[in-house]
Amino acid sequence: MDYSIKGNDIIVSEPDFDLDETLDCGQAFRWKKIDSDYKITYQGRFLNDDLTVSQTDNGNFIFHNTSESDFLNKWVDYFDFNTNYSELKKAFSEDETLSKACSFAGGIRLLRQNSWECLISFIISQNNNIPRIKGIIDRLCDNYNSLFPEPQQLSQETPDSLSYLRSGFRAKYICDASQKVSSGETDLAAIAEMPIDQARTELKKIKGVGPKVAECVLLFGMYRTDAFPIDVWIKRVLAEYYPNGFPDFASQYAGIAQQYLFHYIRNISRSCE
DNA sequence: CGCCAGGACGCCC
DNA sequence: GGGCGTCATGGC
Repeated sequence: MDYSIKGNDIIVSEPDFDLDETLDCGQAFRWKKIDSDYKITYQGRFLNDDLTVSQTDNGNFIFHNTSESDFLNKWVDYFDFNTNYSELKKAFSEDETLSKACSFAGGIRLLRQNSWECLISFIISQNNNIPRIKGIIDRLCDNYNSLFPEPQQLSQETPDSLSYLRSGFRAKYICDASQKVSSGETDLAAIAEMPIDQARTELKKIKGVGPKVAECVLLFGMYRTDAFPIDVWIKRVLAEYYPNGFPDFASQYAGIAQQYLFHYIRNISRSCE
């Protein structure tokens, strides 16, 4: 990853990065694609840090109105720029299906998101579709001046007071998660450091957090790349391409492989409709 | 109208 | 420990 400063913007050159694939692939829900003079532009927040980022025709990225220190201290980490995805994909290409998935959507990166935001977001995601997940999270943040509410703030809500979210049966789960996190009964920072099976057990003590949501929180909110969320799409991938199990060589970065496979199978299915 | 969505819970056996 | 109905809501 190379970068340069141009006025108030940071210009970034990074080949293994595509904004659509990374910000609109179902790992994060608060990025909005907006029309602009650039090829692709997204606006969004990482918790409460604003960013407008564009991808131009020549493949470069523009981090708009971003200081060098914010870029280095926040966004380099968030977009995982210190990880070499070329090497990862090279290793993945040993496997035929994974190789296809990487060449199909090789610009996906695993975002290093906030664990609290991920916990609430993926509780909302259960038995739900991406447009509606985004809508619920939008309504939630709109209620807090466009910021993602802190555990302390959300813990004061009840399923009734959250009815404006129209999140259905998930509201009571949001409340339980908020109360456990704000009281310290659930310590997300500690869970992030635990052996993965212990971390899973700890997360699943929250009502509405089962195997899939726990795995998503570990992968997307705690950068546990060995976490492997299995949803309806990945079930199809496993049944169709890996009847004898997922290849061992990729297990340490199975979660990142999962991202390529998820994007691949969803778009293959879509094009067959 | 019915079906499905990046599932989990409660109850059954 | 596995199987199954149920849970809100909205897009299609």
